[in-house]
Amino acid sequence: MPELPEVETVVRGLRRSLTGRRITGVRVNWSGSITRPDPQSFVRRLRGRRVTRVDRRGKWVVIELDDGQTLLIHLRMTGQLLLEPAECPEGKYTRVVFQLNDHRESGTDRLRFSDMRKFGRMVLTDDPASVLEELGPEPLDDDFTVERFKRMLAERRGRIKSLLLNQRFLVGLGNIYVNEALWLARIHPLRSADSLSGVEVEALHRAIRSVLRAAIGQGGTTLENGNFRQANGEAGEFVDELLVYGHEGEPCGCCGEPIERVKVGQRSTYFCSRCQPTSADG
DNA sequence: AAAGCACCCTGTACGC
DNA sequence: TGCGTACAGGGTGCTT
Repeated sequence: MPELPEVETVVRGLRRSLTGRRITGVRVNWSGSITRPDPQSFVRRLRGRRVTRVDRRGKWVVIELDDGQTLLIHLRMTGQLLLEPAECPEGKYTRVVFQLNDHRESGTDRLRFSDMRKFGRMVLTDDPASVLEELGPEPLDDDFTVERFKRMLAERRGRIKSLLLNQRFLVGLGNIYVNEALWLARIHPLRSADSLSGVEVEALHRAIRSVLRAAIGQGGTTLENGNFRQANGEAGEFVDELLVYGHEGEPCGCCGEPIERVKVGQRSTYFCSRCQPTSADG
């Protein structure tokens, strides 16, 4: 469930506590978490390195190191990056542990990668572009303008919801925020991308950016299952502000009709058939 | 280009 | 109680 707001929240926490610190050791509990290089090389190449920068690209956590290497981490479904003191007992789903040098303010001397479902992945590379260059634009960047969004959508005929989940098209949205954004923009999830009117594209552009910004402001969304955690272990509060995701059968906050739930591309899709008509003039 | 499906995983919910 | 199954959704990769 980590989508852009959750990854951004984690990155902000790590940036504050990790930048400038040295990785004194690495332990890999489950080698499947490491895409490349092999786990032995991964440990050897990270030991002794200092973190120079922590950033985000799409749903990737980007950790730059003092020797030009970059550690890329994707949390996928259940990945968590937790800054904890060594005394804090290690959770049963801890897959990779980074031991950090002493730090003046906090006792957090471990960065633990917990990942119940083992979907998360790490890549240590000299060439992060090889992984990141496939990604679409950042929805919160200044260069993601309405005009650009219009051009992007005009040449696509797929379902708008599936397209917005495609990270090569646009990064950051996952199944939670895509449902929210489409409801806010009053656009049916099955609409063909190139069928959106200028006014609708403007509304969608605004909805995507506002829902992502609002969720970042609340530290992301932690669902009932508690899968997402900030780097300090706290939950995100945006779950209280979700308007359609997970609200099947409940009255639409706009018109009162029950929120419907259907499958689109194997994913649960929540929408209001009255507020989100299948055609622009519906 | 787009859609569908299997797969990667594990915990939870549910029907019988 | 317990077993089998569906479901959750971040992706990739293959086929149609």
